[in-house]
Amino acid sequence: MSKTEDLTRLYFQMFNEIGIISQLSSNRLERVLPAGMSVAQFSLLNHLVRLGGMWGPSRLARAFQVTKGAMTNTLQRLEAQALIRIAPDPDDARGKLVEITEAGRRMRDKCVRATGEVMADIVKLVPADDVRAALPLLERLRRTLDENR
Amino acid sequence: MSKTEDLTRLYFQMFNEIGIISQLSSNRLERVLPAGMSVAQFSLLNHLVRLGGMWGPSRLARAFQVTKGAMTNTLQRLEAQALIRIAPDPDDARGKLVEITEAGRRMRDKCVRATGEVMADIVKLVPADDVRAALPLLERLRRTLDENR
DNA sequence: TGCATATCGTTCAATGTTCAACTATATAGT
DNA sequence: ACTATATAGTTGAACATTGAACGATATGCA
Repeated sequence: MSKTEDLTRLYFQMFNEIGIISQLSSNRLERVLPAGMSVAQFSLLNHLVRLGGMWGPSRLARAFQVTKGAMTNTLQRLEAQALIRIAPDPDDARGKLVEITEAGRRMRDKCVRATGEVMADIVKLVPADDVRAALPLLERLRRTLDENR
Repeated sequence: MSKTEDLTRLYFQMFNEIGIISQLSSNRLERVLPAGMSVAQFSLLNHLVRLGGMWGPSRLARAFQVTKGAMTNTLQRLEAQALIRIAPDPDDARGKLVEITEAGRRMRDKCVRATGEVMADIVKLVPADDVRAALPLLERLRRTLDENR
């Protein structure tokens, strides 16, 4: 067995673990989230609260590394629940601007509390130092994949 | 800001990176795979070649951490392309047994070659030592999530 | 000014996933 | 032997995602 094959297998295994973790974790979180809230929707509300201000759908799509189509979908679901407000961009007739509403803030807080308990469980079982140690690799991997898209 | 909040944020960030990597990587691989082959299908063929023997759909679903419904779907697509053969389990009238075909082996080899090039790119940009270092955490995380499902 | 090209956001078909319901068969306990 | 419960596999609805096509508007350049 060649060295390249070994390496390929190693990376495959990593991607495999990552894929499974991704599914299990969003699944797990989704189950404790208030009805009708997905992880994607929660993340978006969180983003708006933490970074503040108005964001165009395109910019949000880039920030979350999803297609514009996916973002349109998420935004429509959030707007339907009155958790965000979408207004035309006064400086660009093509664009729109997204803003969180008061109800959105309340919903976001509710989600933070709900997921907090799940997270606390995981924190107990997976050492924080390991997470801190692995984060740089993950970021690098994400950036690498993104740049060579 | 409390310590718990910091920790929660740290883990959230990790899950976020993992989610994005998962999407970008399967996306990237899917694009070089032969038409009609998904990463899930390729992984299944790979599994059958590497571990050999006959596997029931249920067992496969558990091995890949996916619901039985998802596995049914994957198997049907592979069988439609004659890459696997599905026979009733002689020892259990409820069960079935899955086996790879010759065409399946050829397709698997083709996929290995196709994805090998993409992998080689990534190997160049992401240090193997980092991957080796992070794997134990990923495995632990996966097991933790799986056990507390 | 006018034209070529890029970007904004939406829509639609295809795919893959979960969950829950369902049928059929196995297994364990009484 | 019966019955209750568990397991195998399929199905269908609901959802999120991609990719491609589209109309509308911006931008850069001759």
